[in-house]
Amino acid sequence: MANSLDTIFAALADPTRRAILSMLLEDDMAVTDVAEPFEISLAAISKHLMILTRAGLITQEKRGRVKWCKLEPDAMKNASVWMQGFGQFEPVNLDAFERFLETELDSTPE
Amino acid sequence: MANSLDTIFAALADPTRRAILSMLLEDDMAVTDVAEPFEISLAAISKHLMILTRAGLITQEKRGRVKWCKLEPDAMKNASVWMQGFGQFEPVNLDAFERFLETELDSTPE
DNA sequence: TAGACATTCAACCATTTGGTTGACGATCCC
DNA sequence: GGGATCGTCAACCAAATGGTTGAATGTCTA
Repeated sequence: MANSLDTIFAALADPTRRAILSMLLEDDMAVTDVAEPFEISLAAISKHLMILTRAGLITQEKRGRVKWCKLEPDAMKNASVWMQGFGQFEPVNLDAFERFLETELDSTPE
Repeated sequence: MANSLDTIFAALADPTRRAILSMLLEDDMAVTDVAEPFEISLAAISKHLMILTRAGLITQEKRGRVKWCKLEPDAMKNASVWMQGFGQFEPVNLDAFERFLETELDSTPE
């Protein structure tokens, strides 16, 4: 099953894959462009993208010789809801929301 | 680093460990009692508990010969907040965010 | 004090993971 | 057509993961 918590959480456990998701937050990207900022091989990136695809976190569409990667944030919903079941996270937490703001500013530059 | 997204998400990627967390949602438990519903060895459960502990998702306190496991749901906060950065999907935290803004404007630390 | 109980340690094993390299099938464009 | 570009495949490798068993450590209790 594509959206199982197993595959979602496993996909999110790798920092390279999380970085890829953050990049895709800005815009759809070709595989080569996704790979550009990383120091690992294109084949390794291709594998990461396959894992993200199997988890449902992205979709890939081939147009010509270029394969475009598109974020599918709804795939995180199940995992997010599962986690919500544990908190009751203290209603106001400065640390958490500061980090929230940081990542927001990181991922949406003007 | 205890509360890194790496260790949190990796810990959550295993169904046995997620089941353990759900059990601890009800009450603190001894290691033996945690292991009871599973078919794997006690040593395997002990390893899972160590992984959950290193991720900060539980704490363990030894009283006599019994080691009690306690859920620490706040450890999921970082991960939850990170995921919130991708959606739009949970209205819950938006409310919390608004409350956060209110209290922050009220008390203006620094 | 002896035994039972609670838990971890240590060694081991099979499988998965994240990476590499080189070859390959498409596709674009001159 | 032919060369450059895009991306995956296949084979391989080292390290991590999730499990096992048996011995060891600590603690309670009869």
